[in-house]
Amino acid sequence: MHLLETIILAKPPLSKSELEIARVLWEIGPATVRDVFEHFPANRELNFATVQTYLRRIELKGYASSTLKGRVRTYTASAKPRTVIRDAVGDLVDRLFGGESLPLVRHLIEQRGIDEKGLAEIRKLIEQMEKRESK
Amino acid sequence: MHLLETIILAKPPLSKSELEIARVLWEIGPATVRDVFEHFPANRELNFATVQTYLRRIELKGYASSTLKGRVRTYTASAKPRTVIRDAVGDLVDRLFGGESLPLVRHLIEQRGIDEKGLAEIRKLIEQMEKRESK
DNA sequence: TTTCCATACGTACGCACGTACGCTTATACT
DNA sequence: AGTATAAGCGTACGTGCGTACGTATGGAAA
Repeated sequence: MHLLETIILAKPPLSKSELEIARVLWEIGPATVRDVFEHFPANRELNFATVQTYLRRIELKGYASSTLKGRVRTYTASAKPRTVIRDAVGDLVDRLFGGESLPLVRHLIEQRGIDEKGLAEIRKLIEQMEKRESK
Repeated sequence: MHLLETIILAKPPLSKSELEIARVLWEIGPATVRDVFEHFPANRELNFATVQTYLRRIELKGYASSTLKGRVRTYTASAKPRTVIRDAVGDLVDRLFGGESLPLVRHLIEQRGIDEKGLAEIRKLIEQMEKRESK
């Protein structure tokens, strides 16, 4: 019972824009449309109704639930970020790197500015992983 | 003269499927439709004509050029992988991690299996970067 | 030279996506 | 109580995407 789950319950993937919205929803917890709308990066401006539509679709796709209290609908994420992120990143890795994640890590470290603190953190992470792996 | 370049010459981004095809094109160099078609991951099967369409669109968008020799058209990538990858990854990082690449690196290392050799390579990379940064 | 095969090229088609309007209605103010 | 404001909900609409078919035709085989 797992293949079946995959077949029957597979949620359609979130689109790029829906991912943006989902991210906000994870960050600020259960939230109304307005909450999400306001917690949105100022540069990327969207119409209120558009945000509303995205949230509706996110729920339709099974990644959130909502309740109407009086006049206001509140959305709660029902899928864990980890899972959604795994899928989205997995897709990218598959298409762009043939499924290998190492090249992506390499790209990120080399091409995108990661500051000293970041580098240190990654180094520590690596050490931990190496310890665990050789156990 | 740079903003203007961006405005006038900005290529429309490649779609996910087009990225897959572009990747093959980079890997095997100038190639005919059939070449690309055959160098395609066996699991992911596509119709020959579909690959053909993608290549046409990739060229239309400005990421490749082609020449017809006799009966056969040969495509050559005209955009560097680094650039295209930067854009695609950048988009994902923006939408899913608010522009921070560190969380993505963290995710990759923790959640996706990277073998010992990979870890070692990353560690070395980090050391290099740290040396360079503190120079 | 006729025939066959593969390829190019135009075209198609449904669905998802990005984005938003407009109408209706419940709450909040006056 | 009446009116304004804000939210929900249905609906819309152009564009791109994923996928492929069909037809014409050039080159290879017979």
